[in-house]
Amino acid sequence: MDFKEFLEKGKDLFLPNLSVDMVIIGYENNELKCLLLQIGDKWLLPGGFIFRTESVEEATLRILSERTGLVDPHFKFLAVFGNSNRKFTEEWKPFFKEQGVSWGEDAWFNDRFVTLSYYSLVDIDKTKPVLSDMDTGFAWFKMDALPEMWMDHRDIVHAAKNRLREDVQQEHLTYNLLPEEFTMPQLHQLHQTILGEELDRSRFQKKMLSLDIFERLPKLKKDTPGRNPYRYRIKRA
Amino acid sequence: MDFKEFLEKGKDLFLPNLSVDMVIIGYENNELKCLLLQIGDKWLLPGGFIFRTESVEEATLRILSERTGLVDPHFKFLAVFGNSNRKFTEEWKPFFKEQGVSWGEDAWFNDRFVTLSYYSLVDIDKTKPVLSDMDTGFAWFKMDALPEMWMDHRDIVHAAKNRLREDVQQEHLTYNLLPEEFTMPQLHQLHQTILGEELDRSRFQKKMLSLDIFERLPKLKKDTPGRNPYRYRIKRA
DNA sequence: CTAATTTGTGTCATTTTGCCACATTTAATA
DNA sequence: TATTAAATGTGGCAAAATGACACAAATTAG
Repeated sequence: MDFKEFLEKGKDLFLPNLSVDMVIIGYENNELKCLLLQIGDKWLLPGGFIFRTESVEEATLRILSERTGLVDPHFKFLAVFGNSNRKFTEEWKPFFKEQGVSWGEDAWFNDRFVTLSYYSLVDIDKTKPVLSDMDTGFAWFKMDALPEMWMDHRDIVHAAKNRLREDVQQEHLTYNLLPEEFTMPQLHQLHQTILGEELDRSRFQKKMLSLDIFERLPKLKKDTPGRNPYRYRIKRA
Repeated sequence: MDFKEFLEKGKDLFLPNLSVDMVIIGYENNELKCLLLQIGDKWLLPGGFIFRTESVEEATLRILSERTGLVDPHFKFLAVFGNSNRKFTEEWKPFFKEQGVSWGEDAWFNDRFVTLSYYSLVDIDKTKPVLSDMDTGFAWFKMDALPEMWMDHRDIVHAAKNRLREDVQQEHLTYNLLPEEFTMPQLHQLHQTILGEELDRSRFQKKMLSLDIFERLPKLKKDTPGRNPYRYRIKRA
């Protein structure tokens, strides 16, 4: 579906005034990053709309899969962003006019939008971002160093960052950010990055292993000094 | 706004395909109860729609206040319910036809609705439920003994019950269910009811008091045997 | 072969938790 | 009025979890 078709048929195909935005989070070089798309000189979250024929959850999974190429990605509801003046296109009009695309005041997506935001933890190396023909580029940005973003998308990313910090203490979901096989020092460093504080290595390791959700594999062969760590992966059922 | 006006003007006033449903929870006779409204022979959650001019949060607060008469009620986001076949009115048509009200296939609220659910903890004694002219009655139902409910509203109540059980361990919000002044034994019993398990009285009391969020008031005069408990209330800032 | 580095695991003091005891206060009862 | 039963506040202690650190093992660099 190209942009023209999108403009014309969207009104009938999608639920109006409702969007889905994804904070797709990855981990690289000891830093949390999120996937952003470029439109004009600003960036925005990957997102989309809900077909009238699909559930919100199906839409979320579809949007996420379309954008990342992942088959069964992790995702979790984040929050509703529903300010009364929440509209994209006022801000976008100048940019699209340059591209020769325009639409009327009464276009379906020229209206206010309530967005349902989700966050998703992914393995960056397994993620192959796909551009739509609206965006001119994508990039993984450090979540601590975000570019100029459209609308309230920066707030959404911050909400995701804070939420991840809370969730990581309750749920075991951080392995989604790592390759299938990983080491305890890696997991340790990841948790420290998320929480922004030092965690005692010894106790972290004991606690993780006591959860009994990881299975130990043969040691990893490293080429740096120091003892080789065991590899682990999530136990299969 | 009566029902006829609601049918006619709703399309222009409200965001389409989007509703808000409230699980309003109270505590009475050592049991959790929630406020339900009656339409026909089934019950449903108090809810409403979002004016195009107001934020989602404003709508939630408005709907909650309108229905309960409370000025600054507690509320917290629960979940999105967004099944693709989520429509009320197919089920309601037979009932409203009896009442002499009818509407066309293309009426704005004959469509699919995504609902944003919230839960709210209230003091039943301070709550004065207000009926709209759609519902024929209201009642507080034990959350463990719900009546037949419209659509997926029973699922929403169950989600709220489960969520409250999680939240109570993290946040301090249960005082919203009690009068302004309460005793530790009352709070203790409330937590046991929410969690569905026994909590050691001694440790519960120590833990609560160590939070340093309650201030102790003179003892309560009881007319039952046993020592009189101290009264407490939330410390003011 | 030695030094430096990384990882796995052990130890132990401190804190938190779970469980029970006991003293105090109050209405009911004899 | 004295006794009993019940409810409440608080203390104590063993067990478990936590935090901080120590040390041995494994590995590369020199």
